[in-house]
Amino acid sequence: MPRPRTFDQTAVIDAAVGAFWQGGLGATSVDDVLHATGLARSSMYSSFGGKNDILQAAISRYVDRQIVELEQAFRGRSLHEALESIFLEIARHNSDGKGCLLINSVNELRGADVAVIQTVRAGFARMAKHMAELVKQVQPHRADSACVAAEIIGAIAGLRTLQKTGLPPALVREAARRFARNIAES
Amino acid sequence: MPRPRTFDQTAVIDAAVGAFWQGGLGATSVDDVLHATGLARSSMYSSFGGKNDILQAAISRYVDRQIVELEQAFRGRSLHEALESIFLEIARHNSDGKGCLLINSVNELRGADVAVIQTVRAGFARMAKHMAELVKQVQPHRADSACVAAEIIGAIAGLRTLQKTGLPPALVREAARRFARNIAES
DNA sequence: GGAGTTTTGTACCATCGAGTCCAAAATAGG
DNA sequence: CCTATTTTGGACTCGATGGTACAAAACTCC
Repeated sequence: MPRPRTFDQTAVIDAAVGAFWQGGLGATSVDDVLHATGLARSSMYSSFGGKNDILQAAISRYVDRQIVELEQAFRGRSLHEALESIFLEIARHNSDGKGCLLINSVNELRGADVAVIQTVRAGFARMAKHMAELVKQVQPHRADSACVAAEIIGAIAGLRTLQKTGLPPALVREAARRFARNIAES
Repeated sequence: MPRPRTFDQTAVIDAAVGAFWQGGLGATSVDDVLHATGLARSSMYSSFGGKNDILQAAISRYVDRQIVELEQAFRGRSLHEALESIFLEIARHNSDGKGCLLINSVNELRGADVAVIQTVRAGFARMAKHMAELVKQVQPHRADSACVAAEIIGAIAGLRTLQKTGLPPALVREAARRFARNIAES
């Protein structure tokens, strides 16, 4: 008897990812998300809850997608090739300025809702776990894959920040190349 | 004839640095800054201008102080020693969660005032220039000191982000050690 | 001590953001 | 076709925030 929902849940979350990715956690208002998703205020609040809830859904979904991309970057490549591919890809997009939603989020966590903080941290934990597995898979002899994974994530975060500093793109690109070489060779 | 200012300009800016550092660029309200500095609304607006103006003053002042600390960290040390000192110092403070004001700021720049963006970027340019000079001073044979400087700043930014991810502190510390070793040896 | 100028405290305004409420619309089953 | 149930749209509340206005206080110079 109930009137069915007229929108696609995952499509809405994907649109929300776009909105938060573009505008940032704090600066993106519920109205912005509403406009991006196309649904009405009431539908949003009745289907998801408050802003924090859709934010968490968006972050989780982003991490899912990101992990898929991560595994693709490692497929059939050496560690050095994979890292150089990932790092240079980051260094290339220097104009869009969106960066990585997860990294942007962790840098805007101060004073945020506890549940949101936990969602973001859980996202990083998942990323680190998958990264460590991929490292171990590509270089089975390593006993310190977890440390290398942390180092890689740190390098990615560093490059994404470097990207926003306005330093010459050539410098950022060279830093990316060095990070890839240093980590793979260490 | 004019009534003189009863507050110390630089002390006020230092207090503002503390407020923005603690609370973040966007989340810190003018009232927060007022409370931290102790002066009244009118004094703030008549002496500095709007929120963006005091924000810029705070960022510039923070960079000044940070550059002094940077030079201290390099004094009488090898590159590897200096980097390990800086990186491990960052990795140690994992509970305060304040990070670095400049890096926090660059991650909150989306949609910000153009003048603020320029101030932040100018801060990074100054940091990069000083870092390159220090590298060149410690390892005169290097021709690529600017690249190494960018790499170091990237590593610092990465570590500061890593710090906020909730990953195990031991992992962050190990990543710091690796960054120092990799960069110094490359 | 007085006058003129500047600071300072407070009240105020306009705007915007999150979240709520309620009536109208839409749909499945009888 | 009618009813029960749910979604949908929009109006609304309430608080916070950046910024302004203005009168009272404070200080220097004459």
